[in-house]
Amino acid sequence: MNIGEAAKLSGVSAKTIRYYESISLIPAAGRTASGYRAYTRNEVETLRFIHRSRSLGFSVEDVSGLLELWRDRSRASADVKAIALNHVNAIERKIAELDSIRRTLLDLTNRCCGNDHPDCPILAELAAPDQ
Amino acid sequence: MNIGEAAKLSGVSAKTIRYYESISLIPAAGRTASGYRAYTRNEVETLRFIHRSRSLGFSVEDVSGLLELWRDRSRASADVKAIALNHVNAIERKIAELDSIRRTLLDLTNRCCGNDHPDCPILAELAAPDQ
DNA sequence: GCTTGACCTTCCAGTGACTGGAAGCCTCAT
DNA sequence: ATGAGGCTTCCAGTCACTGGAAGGTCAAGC
Repeated sequence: MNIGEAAKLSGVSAKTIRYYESISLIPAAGRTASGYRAYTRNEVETLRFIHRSRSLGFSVEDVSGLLELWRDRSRASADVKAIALNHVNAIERKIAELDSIRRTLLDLTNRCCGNDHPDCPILAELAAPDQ
Repeated sequence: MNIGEAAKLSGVSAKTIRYYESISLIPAAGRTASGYRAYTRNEVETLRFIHRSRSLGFSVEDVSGLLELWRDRSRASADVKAIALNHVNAIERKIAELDSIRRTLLDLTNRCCGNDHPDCPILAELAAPDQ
């Protein structure tokens, strides 16, 4: 099938499929006589695997590792779990950081009356020298 | 003062200060006879304002707007509050997204025994066609 | 047989917000 | 005078795409 159908079936855009090929995340696809890329159902499955992995926030490098393990029938599930737990860890750190920012901002916005007067604790705090 | 000291006092690296100048987030600094950038305490305060805003996750574009309001003595605090609340909103959406991913991943990792056997529900789920 | 429109190709550039590094000038203390 | 460290500009790289230009291909309809 052509790249457009592979894109539709896998959820990865044609543009992005070509990009994945260019960075060797996937091997170069076969070509028709006229030079169009041709995809098999198998390759579409790989693309879908990539799509799901990316949508769970794995980096392309992580995905590369996951793909390798996926294809390796003699893998140890511990290796997969390690990648996933590492990622969970990074996500939890990110959430904590965002939540801290959120609390700070909510505190500031609550103290700002938000009318047509210029007095604003938000700007005051942003301008404050480190105390 | 030179850019190095301005960097130290503001928390913004010299490299980044030059970058901010190049994108016109800040006006071009004055120069000494030999071509070094020269900063006043006022400019360092602006840099600190920027640094604090960025560390609260505001985009450079947001910061540009905040700087304008900061300098505008006749601003309405409502305008500042709007930018901040918008940002809180974006953060909350991001947190929700990350938390959903986190829950999915934890579910998967809990189901993966993580030993030297190849069976792995994580890979199985990533490979699963949409059900 | 020709046109039209949808598809495909490659290649280059841009995104955001920096960061690294090379090559070369300036300043100051010894 | 020399050496260390700071400053300058400019180019390239990061991450994961995305947009767009210029041109080739394919299938359907007239």
